[in-house]
Amino acid sequence: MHTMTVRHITSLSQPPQAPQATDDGSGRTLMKGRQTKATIVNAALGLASQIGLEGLSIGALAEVTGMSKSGVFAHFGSREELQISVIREYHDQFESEVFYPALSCARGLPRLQSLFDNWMQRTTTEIDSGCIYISGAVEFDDRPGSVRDALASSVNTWQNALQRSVAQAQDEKHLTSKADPLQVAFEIHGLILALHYEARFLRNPGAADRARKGFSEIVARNQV
Amino acid sequence: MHTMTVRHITSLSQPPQAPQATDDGSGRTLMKGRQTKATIVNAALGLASQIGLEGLSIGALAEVTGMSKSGVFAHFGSREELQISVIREYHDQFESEVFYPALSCARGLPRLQSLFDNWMQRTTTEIDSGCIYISGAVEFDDRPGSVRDALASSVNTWQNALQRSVAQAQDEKHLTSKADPLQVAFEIHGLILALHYEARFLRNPGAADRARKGFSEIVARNQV
DNA sequence: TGCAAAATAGCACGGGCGTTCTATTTTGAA
DNA sequence: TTCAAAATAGAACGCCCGTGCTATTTTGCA
Repeated sequence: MHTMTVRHITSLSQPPQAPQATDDGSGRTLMKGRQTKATIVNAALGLASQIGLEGLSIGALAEVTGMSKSGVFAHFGSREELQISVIREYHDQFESEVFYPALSCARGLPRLQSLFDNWMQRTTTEIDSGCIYISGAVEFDDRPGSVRDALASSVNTWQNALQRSVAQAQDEKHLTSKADPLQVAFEIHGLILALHYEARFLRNPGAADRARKGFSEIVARNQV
Repeated sequence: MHTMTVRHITSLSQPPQAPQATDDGSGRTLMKGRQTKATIVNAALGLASQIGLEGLSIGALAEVTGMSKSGVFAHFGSREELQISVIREYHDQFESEVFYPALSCARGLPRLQSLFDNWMQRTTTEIDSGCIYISGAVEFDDRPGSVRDALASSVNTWQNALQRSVAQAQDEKHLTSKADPLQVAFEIHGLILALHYEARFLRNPGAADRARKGFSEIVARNQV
């Protein structure tokens, strides 16, 4: 049996159950296990991006990192916890690549445009590497549990941020107050999903341009 | 080793390697194996819709159909061939539920609207059951082979039909000739994907309405 | 009704999986 | 330098998988 501590994924979550260790930077007193775990999680993220969270296997991960199966396993205690760690890592990367950089743009349309641009940039990369927010949704849409919860929580955080940005664009009178932030965010999400589907699976050229065009149409339609 | 006959999936493909048997309807001379195979494929489609083509296992399928593993296996010769049979079955169902009924509507916008409505209808159902065009794309986007080929071929057939319908709406002067059928089809596809994602995975209410709203916006924007 | 052929079952194989248990090695404060 | 604690390795487990082999049953024309 597993007593599981639910941990929410947000930008405000603090560093977790540190076993008395400190100093993440360059100083000493950094338990070796922590950096090994980070190495494993990074490798796992790369693997999961390509073959999915469900395809992730501890054996393959051990081979990639040059460790033993049990050595890898000990850092997580279960496959589920490994998957959740991967989701957390992806969440952090997504945040620092897509969300935070956009904060330097002015509230309203400029920031919304920046959010979309950064998202496009990331998705374009993921045409080669894969995206666990997309593959994970398909793998866990019918499978309740802590992995699904972590994934959904992470995606929701991002969706809320996007919707907030649309609402701010309305406050700044960049977009009409008639617009529904949920509707706008939904349509933008669709463009990203179609880009991923048509570029990564069907290998259709020109999908990125169509996604960008779609975004500018959405903006144009909702402008004051 | 496997010598594999590539079979394309289109609406014009004729009934395949019938081993001298005839008469599909009510008459005799219908090899029993054929109907058993159909039963298995239907069960497999149900299973694959929920847990994915990759999650499909011969053991589980045997249990569901009350047969032995080898009994099931013998009908296909390999797991890949089973998956391809499932894709073929899904293709046929999709065609007869979404594509053919729309042909009774007038060329141009009415037919395009009908295609979308039927697609929405089916996707709404699939919020509960799952869609292998979507889950399959994620499972096989990085895995070359005959399953991927069958899936992509089937999806492409549908996408072409959709694009053709947009072009016809232009011919009929229902949509502006400035519009790009690829762009319109891309955006519609995005709406369906977002619906599936947000309704099935995130369980957000109101996604269907947003998809419909998005479609009418697309039409409005591209009207003469 | 007989009888080859088709359909199905039973069984075993090798392999990968997550996980557990028990050594062994490595770490790092005292 | 010592030595408990942390990190890692090694081997074994039970499980399910796809597949191949050989019976056995069922089918359906002659």
